[in-house]
Amino acid sequence: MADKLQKPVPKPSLRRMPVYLRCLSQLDLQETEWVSCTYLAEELRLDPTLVRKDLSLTGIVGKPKVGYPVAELIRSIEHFIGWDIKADAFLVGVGSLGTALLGYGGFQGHGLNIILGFDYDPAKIGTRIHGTSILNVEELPPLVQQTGVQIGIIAVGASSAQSVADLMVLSGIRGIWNFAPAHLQVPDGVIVENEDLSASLAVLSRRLARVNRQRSRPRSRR
Amino acid sequence: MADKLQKPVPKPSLRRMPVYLRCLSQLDLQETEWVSCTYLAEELRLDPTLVRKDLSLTGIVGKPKVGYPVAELIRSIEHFIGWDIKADAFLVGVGSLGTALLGYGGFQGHGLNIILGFDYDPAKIGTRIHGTSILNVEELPPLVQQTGVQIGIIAVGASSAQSVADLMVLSGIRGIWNFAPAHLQVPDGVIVENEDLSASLAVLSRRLARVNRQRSRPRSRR
DNA sequence: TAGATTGTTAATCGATTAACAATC
DNA sequence: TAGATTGTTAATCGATTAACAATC
Repeated sequence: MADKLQKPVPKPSLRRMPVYLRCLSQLDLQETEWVSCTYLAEELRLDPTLVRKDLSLTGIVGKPKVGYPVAELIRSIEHFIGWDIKADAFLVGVGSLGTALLGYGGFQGHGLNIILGFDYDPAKIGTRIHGTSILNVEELPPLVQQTGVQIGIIAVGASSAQSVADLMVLSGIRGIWNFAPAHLQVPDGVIVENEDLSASLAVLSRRLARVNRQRSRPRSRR
Repeated sequence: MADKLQKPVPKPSLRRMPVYLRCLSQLDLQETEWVSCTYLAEELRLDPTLVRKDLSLTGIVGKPKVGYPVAELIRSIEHFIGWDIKADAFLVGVGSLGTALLGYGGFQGHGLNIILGFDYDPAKIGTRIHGTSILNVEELPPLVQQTGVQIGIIAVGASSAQSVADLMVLSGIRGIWNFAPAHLQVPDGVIVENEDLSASLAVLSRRLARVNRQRSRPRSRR
């Protein structure tokens, strides 16, 4: 009974959640108390029904004619994503991208706390970058075991990404956020999220190229 | 007849293309000449039929029992995405992320060439970062018009993202690659690709949180 | 009350997977 | 030849959109 069959959450819905959050926190700043999904849908150019369905996934219940209470909705979404519980993470690779990630303050508000950085480069080991200590990658396994950290962020080059992933998995890391342009092989049970810049670039390039081809051959105008 | 009805390419297929390319370029380095989609599918944990369909989108024709010629397949995919034609881009915002993007050499191979950076910060204006000159954002509009650059990359904070987007659109930019955590409003005809870190983080957080909840309540084991 | 909005069920749309003939 | 693999059509699956009753 308590174990109600939880059907899997659509991934697209999950990816929209932070988008709603951003919009909502703006409203919250303006001290708006109620929001309708009609408003959110218009603001974000989405279908109102889609928004309603997404929001209902988080368990919130709205009031007909009024909408949803902004503050409660924010909490509801954050809980749904898991951002109300802070998770610690280790980051491997403090080149330009890794450094940028350490410098980006926004993760704190998203339940993520990068507590240590790691690298192979002796010049970087022992330093602090944006306030975070950088250690030798060799020290990662025991530290994962001691701290119970579950999230590993890979910001190394493509060539060493797999070996870093292997090390993380062996150490007990359960979720990997991969910024390296490489497809990682990991055992079942380990979660990988790829942040694949080239995928987005491909979509942009293709769409732009198509528009340009169309323009240079201005036969039928739409 | 030449104007064959081009049905829209599925976005997921497009996003997989760079993944295929990475795998293929490894084979190419090893001087492997032929590849089957069975192989690609196994390597990338995809359905073989899906791979076959994706590849056929690019127009390549394979040989039964043999597969596809690696080198030709690479060219075919690159042409399909539009990466065989180099496109110039302007980047606005050279904070830690923008700097990282300027330092990342990988875009060259993906048809993207960041030729200038822009910022508001007088301390940065006039300098060079990773070999790229940084100018005042005010100089962007005339330069877009002079150069005909079509792609703008937004790497500023959330609060100024919309105004940068407005400026780009007004200047004639046709495609925006948005790294700011903000939803941009742009007119029809302008293409926006969001590189939304928090979306991926949400997926990872949620899946990890679910695994953990399950573990702390080890009733039915799968 | 009237009307805007929620919540839910049904219909549509798009992407993936299955089935199978063609072929080297 | 036999068998692996391509290419394509049909079936399934999942996500979005449409329709509509319930409600404040």
